[in-house]
Amino acid sequence: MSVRRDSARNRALLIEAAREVFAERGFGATLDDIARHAGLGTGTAYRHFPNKQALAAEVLAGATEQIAIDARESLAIDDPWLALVTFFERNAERQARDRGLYEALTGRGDDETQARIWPSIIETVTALFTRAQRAGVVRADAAPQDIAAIFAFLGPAFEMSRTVAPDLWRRYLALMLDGLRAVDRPALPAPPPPVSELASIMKAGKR
Amino acid sequence: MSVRRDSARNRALLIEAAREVFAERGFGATLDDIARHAGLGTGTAYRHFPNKQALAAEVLAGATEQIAIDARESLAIDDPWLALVTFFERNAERQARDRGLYEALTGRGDDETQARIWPSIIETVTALFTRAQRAGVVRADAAPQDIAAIFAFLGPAFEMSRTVAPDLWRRYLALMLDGLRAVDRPALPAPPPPVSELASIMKAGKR
DNA sequence: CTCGACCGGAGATAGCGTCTCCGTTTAGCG
DNA sequence: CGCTAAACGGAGACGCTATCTCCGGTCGAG
Repeated sequence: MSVRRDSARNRALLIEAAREVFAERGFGATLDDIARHAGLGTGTAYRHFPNKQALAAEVLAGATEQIAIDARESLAIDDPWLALVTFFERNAERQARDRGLYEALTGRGDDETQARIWPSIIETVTALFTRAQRAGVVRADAAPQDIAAIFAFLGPAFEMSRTVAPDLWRRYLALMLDGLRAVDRPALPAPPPPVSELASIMKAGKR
Repeated sequence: MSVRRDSARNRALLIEAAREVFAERGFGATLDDIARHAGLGTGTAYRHFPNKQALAAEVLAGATEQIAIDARESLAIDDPWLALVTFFERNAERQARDRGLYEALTGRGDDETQARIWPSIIETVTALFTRAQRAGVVRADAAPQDIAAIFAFLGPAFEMSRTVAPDLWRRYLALMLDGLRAVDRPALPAPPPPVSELASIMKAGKR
C-alpha cells in the first residue's frame, strides 16, 4: 500500500500552516496552535512530526540557506557600499517578514543546520565588509562583528514594524548604517567584541 | 509594643536583596530567589510585601525619578550636542547596570508611577532634541521619537555588555548617535513613528 | 466490503512561579 | 527570667501553560 492521500495532504497543510504561524508569532506558538490553524487535530500534528523542533527545522531549511545566497549575490555587486547595504536590506526584509527566521538566527545558533551554514555566511560577510572598509566607505574603527550586532539591534525595530508601521525598520537600519559609515567622527569608545563571541552577540537579540 | 527589631531589619534586607537581584537578573527573578539571597524564608518575603510588584515598586521608586532629573541636568549643559549625548550616556549607564530598570522603562509603562513621570521626561527630552536639531548637529529628518527607539535598540547592547564586555554598549550607543548626527546623508527611507505610539516603541525593547 | 492506517481532541504529564499554612523560634514587656 | 504575641521558615498547595499521548471513531485503498 502506498501513502494514503489524506495523510500526504495533511502533512503539506501542516508545513504550510507552520510557515505562516511561525512567521507571524515566532516559535512561541504551540504545535496545537499550528494544528488548529491547519484545520487539523493535535494528534495529527504529532504523528507527522515528533515535536516542534522537527517541524521548525523543516520550515527553516530553505530560509537559512537563502541568507548565504543573499550574501554571495551582494558580493557580486560592484559598488562596495551598495553591496553591503543590499545585504543588510535583503536579510532584514526577510527577518521583518518572518519572526521565526529572526528567532532562529538570533535565539540559538546551536542547531546543526545553523552550524553548517554559518561559517560560509561569516566568510562572505567579512569579505563584503572589509572591501567596503578598504574603499573608505565604512569607518576605520568598525569591525565585521559589528554587523552581527546591528542585526541583533534590529530585533526591537522589527517588533516596532509589526505594531506601529510595517516599514519602520528601514528607517532605523538606515540610521545605523549611517553610523557605520561615519568616517569623520571620533573613534568609537570601546573596542569591537572578539570574533569568538559571535554567538553571544547574536543571542543578545533573543526574544 | 513597637515594631520588632528583627522585622525591621529583615524588611531592609529584603529591599537590599531585591535591589541586587532585580539589577542582575531582571524582574524574571522570583520572590523566592530574593528571599534566599537575603538569607530569609519565602514566607518572610510575602509577609513584608504582598507580591513581587510591590517590592519592585519600592525598589524602583527613586530610580525612575532620577531619569527625569538627568534629563533636566543635561538640558543645563550649553553645548546642544554634548547635552544630548550626556543624557543618553547617563541613562544608558544606569540601565546597563540595572537590568530591572531597563525592563521597567521598556517592558510596560502602565504603572501609575511611570505614567506620572513620563510626561515630564518626554517634555525635557523633546526640548533637548529640538535644540540640537535647530543647532544643526542632529539630522533634519530625525524626530524626538527616535530617541525612544534608540533606547529600545540598546536592550540587546546591554545584554552583550553583560555577557561579552561591560563597556560594549558605549560602542554601539556611539554608533547610533553618529547615525543620528549624520546631517549630510540621504533622507531616512521611512517617516518617524507617530508620537502616539511612544509606548509601543518602548515596549519593542521588552525582554 | 473489510481492514488497517489515520484522524481528532480530551486530558495525562511535566515544569514553573506564586503564594499560603502552620509548627517553630524569638523579641521584648512585665 | 518567664510568657506571649509577633515573626520566621520552607514545604507544598495551587494555578497556569505547554508538550505530548491515548483510544474510540473515521475513512481511504485494495
